[in-house]
Amino acid sequence: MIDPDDMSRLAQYSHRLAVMAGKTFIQEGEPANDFFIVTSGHVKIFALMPDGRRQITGFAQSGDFLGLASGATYGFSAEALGPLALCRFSRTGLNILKREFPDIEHRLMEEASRELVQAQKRMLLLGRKTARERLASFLLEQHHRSPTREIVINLPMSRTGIADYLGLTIETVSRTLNALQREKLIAITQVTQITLLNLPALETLARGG
Amino acid sequence: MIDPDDMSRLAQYSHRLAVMAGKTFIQEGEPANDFFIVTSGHVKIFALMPDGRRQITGFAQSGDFLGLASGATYGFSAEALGPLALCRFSRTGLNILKREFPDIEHRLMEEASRELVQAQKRMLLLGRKTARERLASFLLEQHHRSPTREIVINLPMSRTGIADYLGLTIETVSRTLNALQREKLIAITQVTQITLLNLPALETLARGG
DNA sequence: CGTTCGTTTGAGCCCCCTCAACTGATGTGG
DNA sequence: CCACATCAGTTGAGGGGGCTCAAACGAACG
Repeated sequence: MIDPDDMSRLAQYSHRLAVMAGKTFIQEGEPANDFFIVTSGHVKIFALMPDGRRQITGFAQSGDFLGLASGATYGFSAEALGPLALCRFSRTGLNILKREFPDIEHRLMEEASRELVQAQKRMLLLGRKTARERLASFLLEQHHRSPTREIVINLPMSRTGIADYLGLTIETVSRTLNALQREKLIAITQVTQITLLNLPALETLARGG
Repeated sequence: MIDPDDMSRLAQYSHRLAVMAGKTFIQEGEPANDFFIVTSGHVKIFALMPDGRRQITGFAQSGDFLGLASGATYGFSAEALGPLALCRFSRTGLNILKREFPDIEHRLMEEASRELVQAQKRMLLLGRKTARERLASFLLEQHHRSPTREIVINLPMSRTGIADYLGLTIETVSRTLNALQREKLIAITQVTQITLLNLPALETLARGG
């Protein structure tokens, strides 16, 4: 995570880059020559299998780094969720960055740490939780992400997005959400808007008992 | 990853700690006051659900950091797989470490990056792969980890361990391994020793087509 | 009004889980 | 040396949760 103040100073060491909504600007398997810092917009990070199975591994937003965790080739793909602005750095340019921002390594470390904690929680979710538990966890995650802690959630993605994020199919996502509604745990006010009616129940469900 | 040379120098800034095999020395949810560096032995990192469902999220060995990625409380548990030696640091002691090892942040970053790549691959595995694909991926992972690239693999864990690592049950692990043997992709020479008979087929299976 | 695309709903099936019994290796005491 | 207990692994039978395939629905848009 980079301060907004620093972002303008960053510009002189990088190429600024605008990406259209929906464009996949990092392709898994391609040579990882560059890395990026998101300056505005949201990014979907995912992995694909040859037959089209998709797993979303996370999201990135303004201030986040992208592509540093790669080896010789990118280990994931990244797609702009909306209009996107990026700073692109050559891999070797990282040293310049380090000179100019002495604490950059510290910040990188903090971001990586946070992501690693997230990743562990998601491995538990993907490996061991039922569909109901996954959806409950997902809804609470959205809830906690919200600045106002409002119990009305505006889903940031389609059913396909949720399914690929939770390791389910769109049908199961739809059915499970409706089941949770029947049980009065949530109310689906619009397709992309859900009200949490019973937070305690959702929390016990999310943690699995 | 810390150089063996440096490990002795580390000692004066930390408390040395010996842990018995099988002991859980980090408990999820407890206050994360300390962090650790493994100096010898192997560690299993996992998360638990109230009803006992377990997901192993990774392993750590000599030179690896442990517990840095936590917030106020540990987000995971850690168990010694065999006799284990650790250096324990107070959370605040990290600053001393940084002074003494100026490039420690860089090393930490590299380790975190590698783990993050691993984590993404495992999310794809846990979210989208079938049992056959998971086992094939697992066997190839063991194969690549081996220094000699020998096609004979000595499994480093029991069926329970494999199951908790791959998000399956022990029965499915057993059945699937035997199915792979019937199809001549592997040979189960002993319970904990497997020979890879058809690497190309295992690789296409692991990547899912 | 018709098309398109995302979502919902239904029916059926399959993969994996659950529960249970069996096998085999290891160890222990008589 | 053998009877017995224990525990990891295997094998079998059955059930269920989530997937697949298909059709209906509904909102956005020309």
